[in-house]
Amino acid sequence: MSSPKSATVEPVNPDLAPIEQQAAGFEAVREARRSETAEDYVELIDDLIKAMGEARVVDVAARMGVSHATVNRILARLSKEGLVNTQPYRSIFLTEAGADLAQQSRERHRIVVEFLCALGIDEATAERDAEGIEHYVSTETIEAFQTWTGKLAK
Amino acid sequence: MSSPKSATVEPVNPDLAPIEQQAAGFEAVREARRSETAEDYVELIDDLIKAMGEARVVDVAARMGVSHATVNRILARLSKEGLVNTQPYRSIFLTEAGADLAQQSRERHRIVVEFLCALGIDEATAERDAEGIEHYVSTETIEAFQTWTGKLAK
DNA sequence: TGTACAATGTAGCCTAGGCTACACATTGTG
DNA sequence: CACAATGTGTAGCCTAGGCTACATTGTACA
Ligand SMILES: [Mn+2]
Ligand SMILES: [Mn+2]
Ligand SMILES: [Mn+2]
Ligand SMILES: [Mn+2]
Repeated sequence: MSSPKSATVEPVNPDLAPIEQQAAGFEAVREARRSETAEDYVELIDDLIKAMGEARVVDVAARMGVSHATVNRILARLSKEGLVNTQPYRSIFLTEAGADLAQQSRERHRIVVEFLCALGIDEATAERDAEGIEHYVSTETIEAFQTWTGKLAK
Repeated sequence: MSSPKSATVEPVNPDLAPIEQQAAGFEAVREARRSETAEDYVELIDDLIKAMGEARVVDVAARMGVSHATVNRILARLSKEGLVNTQPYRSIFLTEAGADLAQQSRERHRIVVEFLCALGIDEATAERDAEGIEHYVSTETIEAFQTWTGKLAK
């Protein structure tokens, strides 16, 4: 702005994280965001199959709160990625990889919800927050959540 | 799939959340995702101004781990939304709204990091996880985090 | 058995946020 | 003062994930 611009090299400053470390952090978040949709879809599809015997586009759309056109588009991607199998006008199936991902996702989801509840959050709020948080917790943090859920319950 | 498709009406099933509630939950997550970029950018811009006297496109790009073209594109949006002021070839300024959002974001970020650390997570991991989690915690949960950080410290 | 209606598929549009390549401005230095 | 290096702007491309509108298929029931 006003004063002459300093060389690019490095801060003259205090208290900022190392550049590469901060960039890696944001990159990790973007990476997690990339898997978010896939995780939520396979988890929901698995839930529907378990509860209703089959997963239909129209039900996935209603529960995700999006149009069926959006669901179709996302299913095409998941299919390309080997997570679901679809045939025209048939209901949706999970591949083995898809079923595995669904199980892991459900497990992580459960751990986050139970932890938040153990903290005293009401269940509806815990459920809502978990739906976002679940995709951004590292393995270490998930394990800490599990541990603390036990301790806090006492 | 195999058996005749049942009427749309409603499950014949157990243990699934109410449709509208689940859809509202996913919608809330999508809503949070919309503000994520804005929050991270104004927070970073504010940090840079505080630490280095000014926020330059090239430094934002390096710390976000993206190209400067991406930063310019996002700044155009933030400007349209009244969070930043930019003039060609000048460094970036926050509007009052932008500065307010930055402060709130930094505060939430701090609370999440401190909570995770109190749980025993190492600081680098806490910092990484917080960068994602911070955008998906409700007010209730943030307050619970604050409360528990005190208690766990003891 | 026809046919209306529900479900599915698809085309075309939009925004956000990535990228590279290239053009232009600013600035520090020889 | 010129000019190379650095920083900034922008065009054009891409993918993801939203939408509506319309076409097609499958199913239920009159
Ligand atoms: Mn989720
Ligand atoms: Mn989930
Ligand atoms: Mn963040
Ligand atoms: Mn942050």
